[in-house]
Formats: sequence, structure tokens, C-alpha cells
Amino acid sequence: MTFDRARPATVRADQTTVRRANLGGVLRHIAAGGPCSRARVAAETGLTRGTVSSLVAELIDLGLLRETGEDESPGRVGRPAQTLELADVAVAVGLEINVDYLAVSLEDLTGQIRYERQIFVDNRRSAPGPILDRLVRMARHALDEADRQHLLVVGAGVAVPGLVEADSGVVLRAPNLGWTRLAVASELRRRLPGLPIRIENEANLAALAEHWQGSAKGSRNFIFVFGEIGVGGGIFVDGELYRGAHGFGGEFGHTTVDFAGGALCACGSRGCLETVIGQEVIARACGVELASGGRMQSVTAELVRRAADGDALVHKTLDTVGSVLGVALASAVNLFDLDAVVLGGCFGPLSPWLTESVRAELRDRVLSAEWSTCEVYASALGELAAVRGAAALILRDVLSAPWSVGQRRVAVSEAAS
Amino acid sequence: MTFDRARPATVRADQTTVRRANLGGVLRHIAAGGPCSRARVAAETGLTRGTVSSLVAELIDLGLLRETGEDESPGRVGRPAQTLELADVAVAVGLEINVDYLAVSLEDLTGQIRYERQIFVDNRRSAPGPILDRLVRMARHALDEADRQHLLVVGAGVAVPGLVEADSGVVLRAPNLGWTRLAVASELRRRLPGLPIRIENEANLAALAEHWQGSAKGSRNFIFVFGEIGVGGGIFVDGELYRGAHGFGGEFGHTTVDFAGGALCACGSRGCLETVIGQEVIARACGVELASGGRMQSVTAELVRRAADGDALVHKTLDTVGSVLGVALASAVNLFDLDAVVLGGCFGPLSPWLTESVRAELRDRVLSAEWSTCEVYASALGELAAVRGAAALILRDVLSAPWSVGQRRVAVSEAAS
DNA sequence: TTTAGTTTGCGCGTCGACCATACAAACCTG
DNA sequence: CAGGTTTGTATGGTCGACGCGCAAACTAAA
Repeated sequence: MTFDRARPATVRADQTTVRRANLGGVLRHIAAGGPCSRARVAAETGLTRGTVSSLVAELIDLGLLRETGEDESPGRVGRPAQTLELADVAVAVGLEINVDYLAVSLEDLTGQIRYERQIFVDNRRSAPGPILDRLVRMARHALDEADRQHLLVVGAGVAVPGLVEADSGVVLRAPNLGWTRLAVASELRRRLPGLPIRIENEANLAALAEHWQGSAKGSRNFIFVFGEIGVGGGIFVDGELYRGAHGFGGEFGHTTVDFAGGALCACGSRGCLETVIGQEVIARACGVELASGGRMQSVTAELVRRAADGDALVHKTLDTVGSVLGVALASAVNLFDLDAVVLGGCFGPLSPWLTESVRAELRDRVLSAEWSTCEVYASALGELAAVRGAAALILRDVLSAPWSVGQRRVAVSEAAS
Repeated sequence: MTFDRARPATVRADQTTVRRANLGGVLRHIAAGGPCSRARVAAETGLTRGTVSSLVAELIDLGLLRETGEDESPGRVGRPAQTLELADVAVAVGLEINVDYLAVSLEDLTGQIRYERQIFVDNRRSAPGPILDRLVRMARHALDEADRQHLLVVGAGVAVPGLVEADSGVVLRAPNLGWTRLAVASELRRRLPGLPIRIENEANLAALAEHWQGSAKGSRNFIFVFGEIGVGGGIFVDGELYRGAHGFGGEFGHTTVDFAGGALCACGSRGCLETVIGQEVIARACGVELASGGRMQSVTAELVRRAADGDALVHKTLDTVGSVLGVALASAVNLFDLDAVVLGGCFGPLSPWLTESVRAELRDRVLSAEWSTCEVYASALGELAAVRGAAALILRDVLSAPWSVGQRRVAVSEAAS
């Protein structure tokens, strides 16, 4: 092969590299460990108190930290510590485009939701343009609300149910919306100039949300499984969302589970996991009618009701679903060496009747099960996961690159005008 | 969950961090891009010529770079450039423990093999102690040879066919050797004091070797599939070996391919890929006799011979093997978003009769196939892959942390005495 | 042969960032 | 109220990269 000298192997390191690394380090330390004094940050990071003071001053200046009075613990000797915690001024906009609804949220660095709206529309019947227009109107309302609450908007994340090329922000394929090769990021940037925007797959973002504020808060390596009409997946590796070479990673729903053929999948292939344990398939197997145009949540609710009532057919079906899911998960866990599984989408509410069979398969089939058990949890965020993840995507950017807030601030104040 | 403040979120950055990053950056730039002048390195990395001079001086001092005369290209104006290239002084020891042989090698930073030995022994019949003793004797011979060639040994990597806990250097399970919970790293360190030693799974190391000097040289995201009695896998993500939470990642051979039950696997589960396309299974399906105690390579050779002769049964079997492999690979590619597959072990020589069906399944089943094709290659290193990977593991450490060579040098001169 | 032009590699002063140290402020204890 | 303790800030020192200038070495052309 030929070497491309154009792309340098590593970016050159610099004094500013050091400063940025430590700025981020201190901020993340407080974000992960909770309120904390300068002296304690210094002791725990290995930096000097002086250096920490300087870094903290800059972070306060950026609007990311704030001093919240003195440490009041009784019996403490010495000069009282000034407690530092995350400021709740910086917020990100979360946007979600889904098959039967649009959603927007405003979430601050501490994980508090400051604003939230959801409207139900059948996006299968609309062209992309009007959908994006409607989404932008919702985003503008959120920006106005941020203004009213004197919040500092640092960017917007967008969740899309499809294959997203993360770098370019192009949705390559969203089968349930009927989209192909749609440049969502640039379309939105044109309509919301100055606002940093990132697009991601909804399952990935739901995984991010579960890691940010949900069931996977303590886990650095887990898979989030997202049951809807299709089955999605989002994988965390070493505390970071796994994207892969082009950002297509984590496509768990198209794991082959029927090697002998199987039903035709929306992806064009056969025997995919989602043709066996997709929500519609489960509903049909349980004898639950799918009202045309009816919302899928009501189907899930009906399944939960019957399962709770002890419906034998539902129990049997869910046992099988759990087993198939567990077997497919075991293969993924063997490949990724994960320590948790989070069940989301329709699998969340149904988890009481799924986890046992999932656990059993993981126990039997994961090679390292003897030395590291892989836990199974239900989603803590439910339907909100994807929107929250969309906001969290941007908030995590802030945590990893706090200095960027300087530029973001300028950009957004222009966008609001 | 509770936060553990003990482990700092990020290591603190420092001026030495900068120096080290740039030291590594310059070294890797030359390693990846080939011989190069200081001025060119400066232009391509973004560092100043002065800074590059200083860094290069230190790298030459460490024995990692050398000046090799002037650039002789005719018609060049200006002062002639002094060409820099990797020095061939720093070498790593590669060690391999396998079922029916032990191997050792000495490989320098440029990828040249400076020494190599392989002895055939049936390690299934020996206790771990004598095996390690024998391996250590082979390693000592290699160290002597390094001394004779005036080479600088920077460490040793060890390939083991089993589940390895990378951090601790404990082999948790090596079914074909009958090992459980064996602290290989510390055993070897005791016998070879002062020599930095790292243990890894053989498939992971074979993947590393293919990336270092083999078929996957240009690919940053690929899976290496290793067909032996069992089926192993090694995955590269973003140019780095993927390890996962505990170092157990990449266990591709235990992907479930028979959801209806299937044959019992050595791992205790059923329906694993290796029960369907393991080398013994293939041989049996092709009607090739397995001489008890005979070496597996001869079986592969026989299969290749028959396939080349046009044996219909072999062709049909390999078609099926390729399809099953392809389907399992497609699931892995959907999860990891890879852009290449490398077939190794017995799949390497058999690849002419496998790749087509593997490619077909990937084309049909990989969700992103339309936008990023996943190439299929045969291993370039064959049986040597794992030993070479073991050495490469250490050599990559040197590339990513060149300053550590200072300490390594001292350590090894003691070990040699 | 001389002169101009180009490129390379090195030396020197500057700047930015962290460290070590010292010190004042604030609190507890007796 | 004095002494001890802890916190946060200020000051000089060191380290590493940057920018600039310069000598060296070579080509091209008069």
C-alpha cells in the first residue's frame, strides 16, 4: 500500500494541548465525582493547588463551573473549602426525528431537563423538507426558552432512526422514513446558522443517554438493545460510544439468527435478528392486533398487561424472544467483552419476562462468564432515551473540550438573533 | 452507583506529556511514512524544524533512529537533506506457546526478522512448568544471539492459545493445553528478570502481525479470523488491537451459528461457529483422515491438494464453510463497522475456495455494504503470524512510548548477565 | 569563476504552562 | 487568645515549543 503523508500520524502536541487536557480533566473530575473543593481536585488529580486554581478560574469564566459556598461538614479543622460544582447554565438541544413523532429537549450539564416537547406526526407520509422545517420550528422554540431562562446553548444533537455517516452528518438510509442519502446536518445548519449540530443514530444516542443518566451510568463497556419495529443497538467501549470506521458500528439488529434462510428483512437480507424479535413480530406471535396507524407504545402496553395477567402464550413467546436475544447478545459480548446489557425500547417494559432467559444464555455462552459476569438491566429512560442522548452527545463534547464553549457562545448568540 | 475517586478520570498533563507525545509522533511518522528528512518531518507534522531537530537528536540517542546519508535525488536545489530512518538496533523477542510447537523470534523495529527457531513438541502431554522452562531456554538463546548481533532487546511478547487477562498476564483458560488460571507472565518474569514481558491471545497477536507487516497493513479496522482446531479472532479498531473491558475481546469462534442446538463446543456451549467450521470438522466433512498425533498443517496441505485437484466434495464443503463464515463475519462487521477481513490459520491456504462465498455473504448482509465495501484477504504471514505479532506487540509499545527504551535498556543488560 | 536563489539544520530569545515554595485567610481546639 | 490546620493565591523556576535569523551546502545561470 502507499502511505499518505498528507494526514499526519499524530497531531503535534503543544502547551495549549496540556492546558486543554487539564482543563478537561478537572471539569470531568468534578462531573464524575460530584461537588468538590479545589484542594481536593488537586489531591486527586495530581495537579498542584495553584494549577487547579488557575484552571478552575478559567472554567468558571467559561460558565461551566460555579462556586457554591463553603463546605459545611462539622468538626472540620482548617480554612473551609469552597465547594465547586457543575454550572447549570450550559445547555444542549436534543432533537429527535422518529417514525411517528418529533421531539425536542433542553438539557444542562448537570443532567437536568430544562424544556421538553414532543409532537406526534406520521413522518412516513411527509417529505423530508417539511419534517425538517417542523423540527427547526421546535428547535427555535427551545432556543427562545433557553434565552428566557438565561441559558447558554452550546449545540444541538439530532437522533435519526437510520444509518448515519457521523462525520458528514448524512443519513445514508432510514428505511422507516423512506430516506436515502439525505444531508440532514447541512440542511439543519442552513436553517439554524451558527448552532453546532451533530447527527447520530437513535440507538447509539439512547445508549449514550443510558450511560449519561440512566441504567448504564457506572458501566464503561455495555450494549444497549433497542426494540422497536426494527431492533437497534448502541455499544459503549471504554466509556465512549463505539462508532467504528465510518460511524456505522453497533448495528445489532442485523445479526443473523437464522442460518437456514429465515424471513426477509427490511435490510434486504434474510434471517436477521429483527425479523425474529422485532416488536411487530412479537405482537403477532402473542396474538395482539396491530391497529393500522396505531402507535407502537400502545402495543407494548397491551403486551405488558397480558404478561402481567399471566397470559401463557405471551409468557412462552417472551421466553423464546429472551433466548434468541440472549444468544445473539452472547455472540456480541464474546466479540466486545462487555460487562452489561441494557434492554430498551419495547424490551424495557417487557424486561421482567425477558431478563431471566437472556441471563441464562449469557451465562452459558459467554466465554469469560466465569470471570466477569455480564449484567442485564432495563432501560431507565424509556422513550426519552434518544432525545436525551442527542443532547448528551453535545454535552459530552463540552466535557471533553471545554475550551470550545468560548467559540460556541459567540456562534449561538448570533443564531438566536 | 458510587464514584471511585481513587482512579482519576484523566492523567494530568505536563510538559513531559508534550515532549513524549511529540517524540512518539515523530518516530511514528517516520515508521509509517518511511525514510524522511528533518525538514520534511517538520512540514508534515506541523512542528518547527528546530523542535524536530531536538526530538530527532533524542531519538537517535535512544537508538531508535539513524541518519543514513544525504538525499540523492537529482535536480534538487538547496542544501541536501539528511535522511532519517528507523534504526535496526532495537529488537523485541516474540514467543509462542502452541499445542504442538514452541517458537521464538527476534524482530527489529523495521520489521526484519533477525533470528527464528521453532521446535515441535506435544505440549498437551507436558505440565506447564517444563513447557515454560523450555520456552525460557529458547528465549535465552535468542537473547544471546541479540548480544552477538549487538542488538538492544526491549522486551518480549508471548502468544498463548487461550483466554488471557491482558493486564495481569494470567492465562485464565487454554482448553487445548489444559491450562486454567496460570500466571504465565509472572512465571516468565521470575525466570527472565528485568525483561519486560506481555502475554496475549494468539489470534489477537496474529491480527497484530497482519497489521504490522502482513495483509492488513493499510487497514485500520479489520478482523483477523484464525482457523485451527478452534476458531479464533482478532479485531483491529482505529489502528489499535481491540481488547475490551478485560482483554477478552475478539472471541469470534464462539459466535452462535446454530440456534436450534448444534454440536457441543469445547467452551461448554452449543452451536458455536468453531463446531461447524473448525479444521477437524472441515477435514472430516471432506473425508480426510486425521492421523492421531499428526500435525494439523499436513491436514491443511491435503485439503489444499484435493481442492486444487478439483475434488467436488471438498469444493462443496468449502463453499458451505465460506458461507457460514461469511454470515458470521457479516454480523461482526455490522457490529464493528470494519473494512477488511483477513483469513488466517487453515483458512489462509484454503482462501481461494472460500473468499468468493465469504464476499457474497458480506455483500448481502452487511448493512453498509453499499457505501463501504469490506475487503477479504488471505493471511500473508501464515503460520508465523502469532510469533511475529508477539514481537510486534512490544515493538508497538516502543513506537508509542519511545522514551521507555531508556529504562528498558538498563533492565535488559541486567537480564542478559 | 562568480553571483543569486533555495533549502536545510541549528542557535537564541520569547512565551506559555506547570511546579515548588511561601504566605495570608479562615477555622478549630484548648 | 495563641497554636495548629487547611485552603486558596501569588511568585520565581524550569521545561518545551515557537519564531526568527544565520551559516552551510547545493543548483543555476551569467
